[in-house]
Amino acid sequence: MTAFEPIRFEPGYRRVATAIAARILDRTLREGDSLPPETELAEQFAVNRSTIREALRELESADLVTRRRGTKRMVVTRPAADQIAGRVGQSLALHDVTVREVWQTLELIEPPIAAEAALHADAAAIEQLRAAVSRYAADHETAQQAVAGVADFFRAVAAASGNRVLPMTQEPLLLLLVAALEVMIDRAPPARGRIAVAQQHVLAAIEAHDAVAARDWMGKHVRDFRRGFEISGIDVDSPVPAPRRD
Amino acid sequence: MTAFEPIRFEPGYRRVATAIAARILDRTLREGDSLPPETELAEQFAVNRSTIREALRELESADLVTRRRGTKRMVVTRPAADQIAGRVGQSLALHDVTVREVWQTLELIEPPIAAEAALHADAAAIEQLRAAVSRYAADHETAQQAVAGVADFFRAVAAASGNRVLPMTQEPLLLLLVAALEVMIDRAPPARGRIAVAQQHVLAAIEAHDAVAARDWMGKHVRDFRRGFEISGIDVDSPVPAPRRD
DNA sequence: ATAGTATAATTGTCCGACAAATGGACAGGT
DNA sequence: ACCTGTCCATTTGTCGGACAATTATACTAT
Repeated sequence: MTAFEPIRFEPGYRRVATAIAARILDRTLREGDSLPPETELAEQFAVNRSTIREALRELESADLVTRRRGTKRMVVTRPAADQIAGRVGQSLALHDVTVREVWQTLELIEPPIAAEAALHADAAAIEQLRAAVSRYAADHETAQQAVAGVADFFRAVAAASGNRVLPMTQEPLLLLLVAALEVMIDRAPPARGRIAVAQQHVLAAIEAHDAVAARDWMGKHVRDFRRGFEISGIDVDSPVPAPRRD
Repeated sequence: MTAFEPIRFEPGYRRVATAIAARILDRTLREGDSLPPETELAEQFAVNRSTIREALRELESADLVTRRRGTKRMVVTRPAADQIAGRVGQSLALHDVTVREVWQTLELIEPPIAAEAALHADAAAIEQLRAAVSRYAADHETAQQAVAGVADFFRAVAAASGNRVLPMTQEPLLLLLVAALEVMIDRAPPARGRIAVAQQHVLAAIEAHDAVAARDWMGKHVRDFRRGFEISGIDVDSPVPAPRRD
């Protein structure tokens, strides 16, 4: 005989939250629309304002609604890449993902991304990329600056591919890379220079729309990180640090 | 002169939430630990229980705490891949990412993942993979079954790589692929058969630890999806449907 | 020990209340 | 016209208390 399904009781705040979320996902509520005041929502759903507020906290945490800086009304938003990426990074870190797993993944996905960027980069994207490269070249004194520059370079490359899924896919990895690099970069002195060189080669390849060269140089670039970790004496099988909280 | 930073007022419920989240992220609170009752938390933080509850809703929505089925206490959890992937998929869909962007991304990352799997798959992983392949071969009558089988195959391949970052990276893509495939698969009759064949070739390559063949066949496999979309007459530049809500 | 029962603890939800901040209307000064 | 200051109705953030329903726990009888 078939066992019975456990009957599940959904608390009110959750049902309210999913009801509102559904309206956002099916575009009945569109980005920028502001939600009705809490008292009004409470009337419409026929629940207490406290219940509405708990539901709103859920939606807020999912970045489906946001309170604009110092304003009162809740506004419908589309969760941005970086918001969500933080969650993914958190999750990976809590699962004790290792440094090795992070750079292995980068070794796998970054070269094809660079190749794609070489094929599809338009003038504006190349301009952005150039800016990122020269920003790194100019400012990489502190570990934080250097690491942020590295991440921004990867972001610019992915953006140059013209495919909006790629930046979002790689973003969690970048957060973890940043967390790991901040520990490593000061212990591997030659790293900063090698990074600048590799960035310039990748940039040149993309400017020339040379997919093969872009893939190759990006490959070298990410393999350099592996080397950096090895040189710096960090145990690559230790878990990555959790990305800084927002 | 430098403009002033907007002074930001963090409401109490948010500060409580981040305080608890910090304890989870730094492992002071570990997975499986149960949180103190709400009244006790209210005392400790010296705020009202309502405030605590709003904070808990935030954490619950971030999957950092969960209340187990039919139980009362809140338990600390590590957010699982699939929970978070739903968010990422949601976000991408809300940003009107197109079908084309999804399969382009799959074309980029799946072949290297397959190659990696061929290099690192152990016996257990191969067994899982075999099971996934034969499950698809046995059950692909309804569109839902077929599509679920496709996604599970990709999951098994990524799992076989032994790198826990890869499954999580591809999961959001799979959710979107599933949402898009459910529309397409019934309009492209030969698709189901071609999928089975490609799966078997990828499986064979991984069993033989032949990275090159694995990459090649996985490449063919994902390019088949592109063809399927083109044949089915779906506009590949139309936005992907939002993944089904949980 | 097992099953059954009484009791305490805890959650989900409601009600009512109030200070503080915001948005908007309106008036006054330049 | 533009900037400033003032007043007022809204709305949020937070509090306190309350209660039914459910779960955990101690206790009892078999």
